[in-house]
Formats: sequence, structure tokens, C-alpha cells
Amino acid sequence: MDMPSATNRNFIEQIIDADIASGKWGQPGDGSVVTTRFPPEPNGYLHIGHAKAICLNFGLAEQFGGRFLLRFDDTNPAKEEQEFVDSIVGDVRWLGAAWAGEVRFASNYFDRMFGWAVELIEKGLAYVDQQTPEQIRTGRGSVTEPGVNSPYRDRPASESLDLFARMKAGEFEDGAMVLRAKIDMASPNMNLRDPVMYRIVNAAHHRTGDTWHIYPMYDWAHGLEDSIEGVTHSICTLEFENHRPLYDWFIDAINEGRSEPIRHPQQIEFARLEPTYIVTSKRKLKQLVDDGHVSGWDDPRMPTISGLRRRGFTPESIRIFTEATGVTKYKGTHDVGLLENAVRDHLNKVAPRRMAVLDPVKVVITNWAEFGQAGRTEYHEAVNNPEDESAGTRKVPFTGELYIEREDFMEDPPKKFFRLGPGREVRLRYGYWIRCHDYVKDDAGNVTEIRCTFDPQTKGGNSPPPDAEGKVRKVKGTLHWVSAEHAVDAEVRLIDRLFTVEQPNRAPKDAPADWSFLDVLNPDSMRVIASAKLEPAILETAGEPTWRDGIRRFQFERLGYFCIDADSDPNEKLIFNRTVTLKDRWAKVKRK
RNA sequence: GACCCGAUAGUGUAAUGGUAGCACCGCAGUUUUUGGUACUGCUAGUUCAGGUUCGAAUCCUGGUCGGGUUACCA
Repeated sequence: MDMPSATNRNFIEQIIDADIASGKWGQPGDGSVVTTRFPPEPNGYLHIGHAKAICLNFGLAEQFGGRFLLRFDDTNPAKEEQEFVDSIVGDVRWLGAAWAGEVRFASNYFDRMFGWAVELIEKGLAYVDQQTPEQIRTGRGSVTEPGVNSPYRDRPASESLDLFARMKAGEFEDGAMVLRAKIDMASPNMNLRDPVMYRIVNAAHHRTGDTWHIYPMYDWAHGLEDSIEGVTHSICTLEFENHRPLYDWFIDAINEGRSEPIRHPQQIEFARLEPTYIVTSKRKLKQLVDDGHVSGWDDPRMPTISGLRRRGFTPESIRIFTEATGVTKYKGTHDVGLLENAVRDHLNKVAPRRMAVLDPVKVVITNWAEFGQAGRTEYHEAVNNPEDESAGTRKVPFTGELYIEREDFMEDPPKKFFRLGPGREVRLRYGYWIRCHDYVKDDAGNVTEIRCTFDPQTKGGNSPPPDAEGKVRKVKGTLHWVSAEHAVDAEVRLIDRLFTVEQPNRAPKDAPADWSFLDVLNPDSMRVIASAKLEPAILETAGEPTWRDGIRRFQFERLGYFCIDADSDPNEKLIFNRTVTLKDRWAKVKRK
């Protein structure tokens, strides 16, 4: 466990420091001092924003030697499904957040919550309201006008008790009545205007089946779930700030007159993660899937955990990103470039290098036969990872016919273009130095073949020996390449940002009235390359790191980081997703 | 026009009454068998107006701007 550092503490760490100093939750070191949780509703897939909540809560428990819990807030049977429970559990595990004990469910506490609700009725702090939903809504007033009391507000407790029991027994239709807390219909905080605690839902619950006909509302249930589980710091997002007084009221109401009060966790709100070029609203993500803009919830362009995973992001990179964005109450937007940097950083250290040519053009070595048999293959040693010597080396086959990247050749290159052109010499990485003396074009003007000579003194890509005057020849550029004869074909999916603007959530100033976030979808977010040419070592796993999630990731030299897609079949068709490009200084030079 | 919350380089975050730092971006350079990596340097900031104080990003008052709140969702 990392000891908390004395400085640079975020505001939540500072609160916990103070709680530990005051002994609020027990003595330091007894394991009760910090208990956090991630409390998702199982009604959808997790996204990058949830990842931050998970990493934050898990990280705090880890840092302070406490416990982190995973609890499903399954209080609405109409929306929730086992399928989502399974995917969420898998995502949290993949992120590396280890929860204490079993996975927990709010539905396991329904009996206790019901008992406390009965106590509140008996204390005169709750009542059964038989108004229609519309009447309740209008009776609540507005942000500028107070509400009015329900005609059922002062009915005898015995009457409410009887109706509440019958609600539970399933005697009434959905919406016939609700249980409400009796607080203050004129409160400036709308959440305190006699909030609903229970509503009738005659629907099967994914865990409790047909046992219940009433289900607790979030505001009533959530604080109780935390209390039951011994949570100390209930961390949630900013929009629940106005709910905290209610959460506190409920616990105080239960504890009124109780000899052994139930635990009163402290709710702390922080600003949710909002990365640029990304939408996280469940509605919008669903629309992207339903309208077929992406192939599914795990499309590698999606900001879902499953999408990021499929795209090749590592749990480490997501953790680093969520930490880099900080913990505050200020709602800013977070540069998605940080996430891209985080994965580059991580993969740079651990991903094996391979060579892949995405847009191949043929290179013929015209003097190949002068130095040996024309059809010979040489095997040159190539470093697997210059950042990690222990990753070892591999052999790459070199022959007289190769592929290089089409954009690495120009017929009439500018001075700053360090690559191949007529008369120019470049290094083929781990190959030889070659010089172009001719090229062939088809009728359409496309270059179909580049003719070069190689220098046998530069084997492995090494510099030639000094000339008679002691001068060593130099090249400015190094290209990646693949032997034509040995090339392995693969499909490569070039993934890019899904949106073209930083804030796809916001309509631009001059936007038409019917503007939609779909208008700023990036039409080029996924370019599929049907047959890229890869070096044959890609077919062997020897020397690759063991990835905890089993996803094989590589750096294709000079191009970026790629992983093998879930659709890939090693016997049929290899498919790669581009996680992120390498930084590209040439692209900047070119723009000028 | 009610209530709650917030505001520090372009972006994100530290400094909690005592020299405004850090990261990313951007710009310039060094190294380099990836125009990658690594390294060096540079640019640039306390929302405004008062007040308290020897001293204010920090405390107080007021303004401005931004966000949230009016489900029988969570």
C-alpha cells in the first residue's frame, strides 16, 4: 500500500485524512477506517466515466488500507437485467479493482429497508399517498413556488400501515399509491418536498423474482445500502449534491429514538469525468448502437469499457488517465489526448515491435542477384522492444522483393521529406540501405514498382564503413518493410475518434434548431484495410509478453499500437485494431 | 427572479495567511537503426470590485460568469 503523501492531496483524501485524525470511523489500522464502493445499476454497460469512479473508490480503499465493495443498486426491476450484472462484474475485474467479499446487491436488503419504512410510518414521518402521479407532480410546485400538502398527508399512521402492507402484498395496480416521507412541501430543496420512498411495480425482479410488488426509490435506498455495508465515504457525482440533505434526513429519521443508531456514512460529491471527443450519456451511446453508427456496445470506437478493451487500451492506461484528470468539484473537460498518451506510454514499455505495411507498394532490389542467389532469403535479427532488453530479438526475412508504405515514396519530394525518392537513399530497418534509381507507373499514374539497389555493406541496417577520407555516409530516414514472399495478409481497422469536435454534447453557437450530436460523427472513425502485409513473426507468440486479459498487443513500427480483434481467427483471417497512432512529427512538418 | 455548487497558464490540477508549482498541449533544440522513446529550454495563469492583514489564490462582503436541481429513474 502506498502511504499517502503529505502534499498534493485531493479534497477527498483531505477529508479522509481528517476523519482518520479524529478517529471518526475507528482507529487507524483496524480496517474500518475507509470503506468505499462502486454502486452501479445493472441497466447498461460501463463506460470510461464509470472507470474513473471505480479507480477512485478502489484507489482510496487501497491507499488507506480499507475495503472496496462492488454493489449493484438493483431497485428498479423494469430496467435491470442479469446480462448487465455479468458484463459489469467482468469490466470491474478487468480494470483490476478487487472488491472485498462477495458481489453485493441492494435487493438483499429489501426486508430491512421495508422494516425501517414501517418504523417511519409509525413515527409519523411517512405516509401512503393515493394521489395520481400527475397530482403529485403538480403538488410539488416548482423551483420558484412552494408545493402544497397532499390531502393524504395527515392520515392516521394505522391507515398508512395497512395500505403499505397491502401495497407490498400486491393488492394494487402500478401507480395506485406511493409511500412518501413527510418532510416539507415548501422546502427550497425540491428533494425534500415529501419525496417518494416506495412505488408499486408489479414486475419480476432479476434476483428476487415475484417476491416484491413495491420497490424502494434511489434516495431512500441508497444511503441505507451504504449504511448496512459499513461504507464510510459514499463517493458520488455532483448531481447528487442536492440529495445529500435527504440522505441525511432518512438516516436521522431512522435513528430517532433508536438506542443503537445505524451507521451514517458521509456522502462526498466529485465532478464526473468528461473527456473531449466522447459522449458518455447512456441515451446517446444507446442511440449510436441502435441506429447502427457502431457495431455494438463493444465497438472499438465506443467509450465503453468493453469498447476500450477491444480497441486495445490496457487497464493500466485507463487507471493512469483517470488519476491524471484529478478529483475536484469543478466540472471541466478532460483532454482525451491524455488517455491516448497514457496508452502510448504503457504500450511503449511493454508492446513487442513488429513491422506491418498498411498501404503496400513493391520495391525491387535490382542488384540483389549480384551478391548471391537471386531467390535467396536472408534472416536478419530485429529487436523486439528497444525499451526492454529482456524482450529479446526475432528474425525477419529479407529478399529481393519487398513492400514498403506507399506514402514513404515521393516522385518529387521536398527537402524535408527524409524518405525514399528518385536518387535518394534510406535505411530499411534491420534490412539494408537502399537507393532508388527508377520507378514504374501504371496508366492511371500510380506508382506500381520502385527500383532500388542495396548496399551489401549495410546489412542489418548498419552504417557502412568509412570511405577513403574517413567519412561515414549518412541517411536521414528509416523505413519499415516486409518481404513480399513472406508477407502475412491481415485486415487492419484504423480506429479514430468517433466525433470531429471536442464537445459533441454541445451544439455550436450557430447550430440549427434540429442539431444533433450525430451531425458531428467522424465519417472516418474506422477505415478498414482489407489486406495489409505483415512480417511472418506475427504468427508466432513466442517471446510475447503474457497479457493478463489475453489480448495480444503490438507496436507496428512507425505506425502505432495495434491489437488482435475479438473477431480475428488465426486460421482464417487475422484482424487488428489500431489502438492509437504513434506521435507523428512529420505530419506537423507536412502541414506547414 | 428560488436553492445548491463551482471559478488558478490553451486544457487539467497543486499551493489551505508567507517565493503561484506540476502534467498535457504548443514552440525551439539535443540524442536516436521508429520523424517513436528519452532529454533540455521557452511561452503562458489566480473571474471582477471592495474589505481584513505587515502580507490574500487562500479569510469576509458584493458583483459577474458557468453548472446542477422541478421522475412513482439512478
